Amino acid sequence: MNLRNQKIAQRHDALAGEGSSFRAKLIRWFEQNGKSYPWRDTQDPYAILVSELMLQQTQVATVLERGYYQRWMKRFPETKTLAAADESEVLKLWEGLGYYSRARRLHQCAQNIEQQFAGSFPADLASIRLLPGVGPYTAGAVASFAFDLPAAIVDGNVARVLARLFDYREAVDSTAGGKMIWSLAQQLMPKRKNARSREYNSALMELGQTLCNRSEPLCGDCPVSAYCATRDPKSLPIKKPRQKTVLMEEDVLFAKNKGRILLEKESGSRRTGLWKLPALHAEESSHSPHQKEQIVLTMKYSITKYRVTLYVHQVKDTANIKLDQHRKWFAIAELDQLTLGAPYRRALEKLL
DNA sequence: CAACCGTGGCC
DNA sequence: TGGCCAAGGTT
Repeated sequence: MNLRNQKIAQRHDALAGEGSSFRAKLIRWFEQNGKSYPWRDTQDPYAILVSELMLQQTQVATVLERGYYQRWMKRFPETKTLAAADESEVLKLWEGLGYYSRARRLHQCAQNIEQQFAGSFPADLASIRLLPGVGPYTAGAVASFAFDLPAAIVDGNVARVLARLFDYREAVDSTAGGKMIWSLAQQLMPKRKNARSREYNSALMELGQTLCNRSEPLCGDCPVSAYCATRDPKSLPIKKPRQKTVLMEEDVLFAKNKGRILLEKESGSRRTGLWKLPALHAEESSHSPHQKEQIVLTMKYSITKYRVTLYVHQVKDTANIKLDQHRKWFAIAELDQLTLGAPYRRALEKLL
């Protein structure tokens, strides 16, 4: 163990040792300052699972203020109703949230629970972890929030808090760094009974979300600042450099005929199962070469590492359009029922 | 294991 | 404006 890790081990002992008031102070602060969320006011493991899947790489405000969680729980209040639903309806309720595989995996979770677990939600960490779309973080979150099991969790917030607390100055998102942070989280997690892991984990995340935030840490108000090793919180956590953005162009069709619109079903790895404006194929563009007046809409959007300029081409002669398995005409009134990727939904709203 | 998967908000 | 990133997981 090198010198830096020795320091971390010593600090860990101070925080995790018997009689340490670190956890007690954190929990007390949370009791007085923790926010109330629908998924915090319940111990229903399904309700908590739904929130965790929705919140993966997605901000609380998006899930809550735009009504995704409320609509979902109203339509699918339990695993049984979700398991029985059509995927089209599942995707529709997810429309606009992004990372659509989450919705399909949540759907599979419900089906697995109904079938393999005979309708009763798995109640131990290893079984929860078997569910599709449930990784180390989500499994720990469900285990501790729903079942009050002493399972550690590390999300972006916790990683930031722990990196600062231990002044951990290596990338937290590398393999080695992740192991280190998870190890710290697990050692800090009290294992005894009545350890209040539910409140403890909530408190750790809440701290990272509020006082120990990324841009403007409020150390003066922090309940555990006395335990914190770093003198430069803004510089932590260290992360690997991001992939740089790639510019690209996308050409799609706006074909409107007799009050109907042509759409195409996504079949690649991206937005699978959702509808989009049909891609302009090379052979179609050779028949009708790019002309400025054909482009009726230009807009930009970002997806993963790409910054896309979307050109929407008006189709003047819809008779020349090639139809295949993935393309289909829809009445304009039907469009609301379909699930479209956000940029195409936006484009259609501008064009119709 | 590095790359991939969406979207909207913020500065 | 554009880069950064948020309650990660899968391949």
